[in-house]
Amino acid sequence: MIVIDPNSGVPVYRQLVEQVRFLIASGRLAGGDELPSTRTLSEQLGLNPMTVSKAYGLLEQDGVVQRRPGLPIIVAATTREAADGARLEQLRGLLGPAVTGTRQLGISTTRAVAEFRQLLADQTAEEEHDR
Amino acid sequence: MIVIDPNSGVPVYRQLVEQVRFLIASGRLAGGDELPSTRTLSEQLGLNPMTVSKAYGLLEQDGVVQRRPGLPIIVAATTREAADGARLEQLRGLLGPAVTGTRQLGISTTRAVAEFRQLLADQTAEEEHDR
DNA sequence: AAAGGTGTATTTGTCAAGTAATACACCGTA
DNA sequence: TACGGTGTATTACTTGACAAATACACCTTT
Repeated sequence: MIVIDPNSGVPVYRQLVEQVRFLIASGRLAGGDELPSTRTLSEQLGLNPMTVSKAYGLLEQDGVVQRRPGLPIIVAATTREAADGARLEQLRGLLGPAVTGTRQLGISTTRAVAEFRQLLADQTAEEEHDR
Repeated sequence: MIVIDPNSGVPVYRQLVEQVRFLIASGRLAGGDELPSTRTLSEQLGLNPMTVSKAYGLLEQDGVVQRRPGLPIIVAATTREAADGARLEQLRGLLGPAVTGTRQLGISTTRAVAEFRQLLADQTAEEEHDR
């Protein structure tokens, strides 16, 4: 379910964060579901439990996950409306550089939008391919 | 013309590469123009000449710049098509984070694209307003 | 040839990121 | 309370990236 590439240059704990985030966003993990225990997952991937714990910690900071002392970590229950606003805000933040860049590079809105759509499509295709 | 933030987390030499590349892509530096000398620029920014040289080296590997022993470095001559390609490449780089973010946040392609278009429109409006 | 400019190969030092080891605290259930 | 499960605070180690120091080679002009 989770796959790590230790030679990708991307730190392991970051890969974990990304993948869990994606599992949640795509609905494969729902609110209330337990994440794999740090020991289970670390053993399965040949890592140290602390590495997994670090990743889980970051996920908690983002509020996508909930920690309870002594108990498994669960996916945070997400009230749709509240979360939607925050997510759009995050997306706007990520789009900021692209927006100013588009202008400074003298690229037309149509062209830029087309490019964005294309990139999104490409990535979706990759994900399909993984299954 | 070039601004460095030593506390941004992004290594200085990388900031240099990005900014020069952008200056070229946006046409503020044209083919044949000389880059600021390593000593001049490094002094101006409070860096070591080698740091600047490292950045220039990467730019040469990408073919956007030309080195000649003992002489200033110049911007490589480029065809219109190549320049267009480079600009799109820049844009793709800026869009990268937004693309992965869209997926991890579970936002639909349509929604993300709409948001992007909106932001672009907003900015255009601001520019009008500035005049 | 000398001077003052260009860039850089090589070496060195520093420092933070990433990961792992260790040991501990909490929880639920028998 | 004892056990086997959960997560983690703290510490330590390793490694690579980054940046600077040093010294050198090349070019043009005088």
